[in-house]
Order: sequence, then C-alpha cells, then structure tokens
Amino acid sequence: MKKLPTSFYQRKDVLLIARQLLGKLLVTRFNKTETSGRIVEVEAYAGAIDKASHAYSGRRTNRNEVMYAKGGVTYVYLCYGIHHLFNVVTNYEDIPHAILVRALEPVTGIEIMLERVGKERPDNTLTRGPGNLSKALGILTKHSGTSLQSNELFIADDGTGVKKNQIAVSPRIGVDYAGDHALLPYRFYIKGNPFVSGKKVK
DNA sequence: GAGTAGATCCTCT
DNA sequence: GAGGATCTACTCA
Repeated sequence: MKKLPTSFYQRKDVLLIARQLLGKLLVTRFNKTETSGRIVEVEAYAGAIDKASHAYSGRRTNRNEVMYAKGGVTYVYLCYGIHHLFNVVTNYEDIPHAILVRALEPVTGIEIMLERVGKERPDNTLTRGPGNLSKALGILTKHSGTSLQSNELFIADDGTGVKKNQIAVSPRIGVDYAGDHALLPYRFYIKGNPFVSGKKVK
C-alpha cells in the first residue's frame, strides 16, 4: 500500500483522475487511530466552467481559496450547517478543479467510525454519502487545505484494481440549481456496491 | 416504497 | 439576511 504521489493529482483531466480514484483507499490517522475506506463513489467539479462548482466563473473566496492551490490537497467545507464534505483538489495552481468523495466502503477502524457516528453496528449508511463518510473518518473543516502527502490524511493504492466494466457514470447529485450542468455525467461509482449513495437514481 | 419537510450554521451578499 | 455539492424521519398509500 502506497500513497498516491502528488503527480497523480496534478493533471489536467479531472474526469480521468476521478475515475482513477475509484477503488483507492482514503486513510485518516487522527489521534493515532487509523480509519480507512475504499472509494466507491466520486464526483468531479470542473472549476470555472462548472456551474455546480463553488469556483464557477472564477469565484474566489476565503472558503474556496484552497481549490486554487496545486493539486494534492484537501478541500473540506460545511454544508447545510450539518454535513462536512470532503474534496480532493486536482490540477495545477490557479485552476480550481476538485473531486468530491461521496461514498466509501469501510476497511479499517470500523469500530472507531461507529463510535464517531454513534451507531452500534455497521450498516450501509456508515460511509454512504459525503456527509456521513466525513463524519465516520473524523474529517472536519479544519482539515481543509491539508496535503495528501501528510501522515494524518492521505489516499493510498493497495493494488486493488477496478475493472472498466465495473465503473458506472451518471449525473451528479444535489446540484439541480446548476441548470444544464446538473446533467453532466461527472459522477463515477462502482456498480453494485451497497455503499454507493444512489437514492436519486432513476 | 415514494415523496416531502425539517434540521442547523457557516459563508457570501 | 439568505441559502447551500445533504441526510433522515415521517407521512401517505
């Protein structure tokens, strides 16, 4: 198992990177306790040209400043006052591309995740949906801007490959306000995985 | 099983 | 001062 190098994130094709993140391990080691999960669902946000992105048309604020950083850092923010959403920043400096990790399959530290979420037994909701997975892994807004080369928070490749025919594509979720762009097929997930959040799939 | 409303708070206008 | 890259629970059938 090895961390994905910075060069993995610093590429131009955010859709390609999103697809390649499927099957990788997202690992957090806060307070010396490790929790990790396999990425089974992601969404790409293509920066300035993407109406659903916080950085649409070059918007730049304190909140999304980190999206303009070089690829390979995290972008975490709070939505609806409740949910922490975990993103990976990609591409080069000043290009605000990001990938939202929407669902994980728990791998290690499941008991710790249960404790964080307040459940007694693991079920499909533990790491399904961006709000839930962030909570399960202990990711908070203060982790926004953290490098994915750190030892507390990173993405690793354990050699598990995902076959092309296991990957499904669909429009993104929860971005209806983005008009035409809400229909873009920028969401990637692993077919048949019970942790994929697919409640709005038709 | 499907549809809808409420929770809840940070961020930008 | 308004609204959001969501989730859950509750209603109704």
